[in-house]
Amino acid sequence: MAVDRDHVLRSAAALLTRKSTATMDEVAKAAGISRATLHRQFAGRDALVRALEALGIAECEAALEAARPEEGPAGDAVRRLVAGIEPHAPLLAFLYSENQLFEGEERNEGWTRIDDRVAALFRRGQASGEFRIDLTPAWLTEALYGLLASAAWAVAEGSVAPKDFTHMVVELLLGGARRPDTAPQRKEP
Amino acid sequence: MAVDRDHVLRSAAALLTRKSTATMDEVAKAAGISRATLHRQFAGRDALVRALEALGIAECEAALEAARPEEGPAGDAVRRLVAGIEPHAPLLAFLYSENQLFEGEERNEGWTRIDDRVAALFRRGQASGEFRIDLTPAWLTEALYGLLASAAWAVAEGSVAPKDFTHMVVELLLGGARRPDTAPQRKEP
DNA sequence: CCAGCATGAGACATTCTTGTCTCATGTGGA
DNA sequence: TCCACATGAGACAAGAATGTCTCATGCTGG
Repeated sequence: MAVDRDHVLRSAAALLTRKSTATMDEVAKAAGISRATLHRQFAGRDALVRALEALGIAECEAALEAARPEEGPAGDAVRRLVAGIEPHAPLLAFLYSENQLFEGEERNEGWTRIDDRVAALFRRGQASGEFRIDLTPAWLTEALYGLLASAAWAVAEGSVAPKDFTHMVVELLLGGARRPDTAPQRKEP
Repeated sequence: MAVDRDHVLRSAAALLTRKSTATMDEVAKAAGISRATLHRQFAGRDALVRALEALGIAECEAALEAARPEEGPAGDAVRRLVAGIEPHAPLLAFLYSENQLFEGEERNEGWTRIDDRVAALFRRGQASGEFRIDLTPAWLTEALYGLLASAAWAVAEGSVAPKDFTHMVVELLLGGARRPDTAPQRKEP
């Protein structure tokens, strides 16, 4: 009977998100299998991380697909995208920090595809006049990833309630901390 | 002649920011000293990271002090704070990702002090009506760290120009991506 | 000038992780 | 029932990083 590869990947993601230096043995135990079996499935730690990366890319692309980024107001599309990514945010947070280790090596082209589509969404919002143009699409894309990772970590820490995840990320990303349309209450002397 | 401890720390910070898994030998070479001397200064890798953490805390507190967070509009104080932290953002980014390794262990209380002061700044902005109140101070604080780390990484990658660092972080954090389509907001010259 | 001291270089043991192998087991399908 | 195959358990060696030690060297202050 073949090992449930998907279950192994998700266990590994959950563990590595909490402890990025976990041993292959710890990963195996977390998945409820032996180190030997884990090694039969994934040739090594590197292969495991690559598989997790592929999983993260697939989930991001699925969320991107489901969010219909070309449809309706860009702001609404961003909200749909964040809401769709939310369940996978912990894995994304792990991959985001792990990305720094890919310094010299080639970056998986899947990320480039995702980057391009997300940046295109922000660019569309700028073209339609919905988003400001002094923040570059590349930066908005990067900031989205950073906020997703921060929020995932904050939820894991308990400083943000899980149900507030999407609201916190979307509202900060789109609206910012400054109070919007209310009358300016400046108390100038 | 005693080794320039500050120089060693800064070299280590620069290297570890790029390659967080760098060996003690690599750290020593980057600082231009031998592994033996490095080990005489810092009892081990752990001690080195702790020293870097202390350095980051000191720099954050200095920036916090210089930003005068109790003075003037909260938005301006946030801008001063980000501008002051900018030079240390790479080190902060490294410590931010390294923080995840402190899972079980006690967290340096310096971070708590900084968190409290930053959160107090956001809370002050909320109390004065300058900031919206549906985003909690804890989340705004966390998001600030995340954006600083993202921006530092984006600058290192080359996708954001160094001179845009403060503007990108502050404008996204305070104003968000959405275009302020209401009244034209006043900007002091 | 000379003694002391910090440094650089390197050897060494230890520990940890990994990759590989073997073997017993037990379970499902022919 | 019986066989094939996947699994679990564990042994084993290789490699890497670390911590510790020794020794020679070169500089500096007395």
